[in-house]
Amino acid sequence: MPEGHTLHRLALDLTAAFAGRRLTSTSPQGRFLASRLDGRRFERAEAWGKHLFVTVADQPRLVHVHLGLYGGFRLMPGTGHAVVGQVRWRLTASARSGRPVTADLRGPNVCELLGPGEVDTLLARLGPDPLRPDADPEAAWTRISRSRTPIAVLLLDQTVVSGVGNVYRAEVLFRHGIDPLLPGHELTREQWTAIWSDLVHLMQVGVERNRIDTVRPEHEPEAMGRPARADDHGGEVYVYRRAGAPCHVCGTPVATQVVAARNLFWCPACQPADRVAG
DNA sequence: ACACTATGCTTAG
DNA sequence: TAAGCCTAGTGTG
Repeated sequence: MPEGHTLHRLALDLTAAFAGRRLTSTSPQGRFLASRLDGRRFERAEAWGKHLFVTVADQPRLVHVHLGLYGGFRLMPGTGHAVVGQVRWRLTASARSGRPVTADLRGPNVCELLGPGEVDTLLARLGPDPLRPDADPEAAWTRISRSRTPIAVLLLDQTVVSGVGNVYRAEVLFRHGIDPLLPGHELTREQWTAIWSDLVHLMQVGVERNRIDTVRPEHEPEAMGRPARADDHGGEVYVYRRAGAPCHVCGTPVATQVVAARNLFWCPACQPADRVAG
């Protein structure tokens, strides 16, 4: 599940559930030094791209979480739940401070304590995040406009843009009719501006709904005479993981190709490779 | 039961 | 370019 919208939503949910409350912090699996946070007060959770940071009172270091490909946080009402599977970090707040709640972290790529300086170093490497109001898309344009790398690859490079994953990149390129293999420097500034503002919009919708929905109203199943059923990614998309299936707009089979070790999906008719640049 | 896949990223070679 | 991380869901037998 984890593209940037997942982490921002998680930051909101964790903050809503735990802010200001005294924690119990454990690592049932034993691979995180959770005891350093035990008994302290949760301050807030914040997301930058696909990274999540948790700050705790009287602990100058921050918890840095990266979910990787299959990590996930699960929030559950109540405490004292049986531990199921490998729980890296379990956070609870008791009825003494509000609703009893438990958060279990499983399968993360990273769950570690970082000093503020280390956090700054990490953040300095991230490109602008469409979900952060202070993000500067111009920084990304500087990189893109000078690069011969395909735009589809640049969109997944977290030092160019942060928070975009395989679903959003496929979907945003479809929505703008852009060939995913187009070299960055052949993209026009207008195209980049449109992509950026659409990412801001799509990812905000993603945070609100906690899933990825990218299909415009006029292409929704009701409008197109096809079954109204969300796919197994939770939302409704144009091309992601729809290889061979008919394009929702023109009916052409969706194409797929492994590019830079990631599956890429696009509609060869709606996103033609023979477009004249500029 | 086992095999395979995945919305990510790092490190080694 | 490939392996590793090591969860969870799906498909196959």
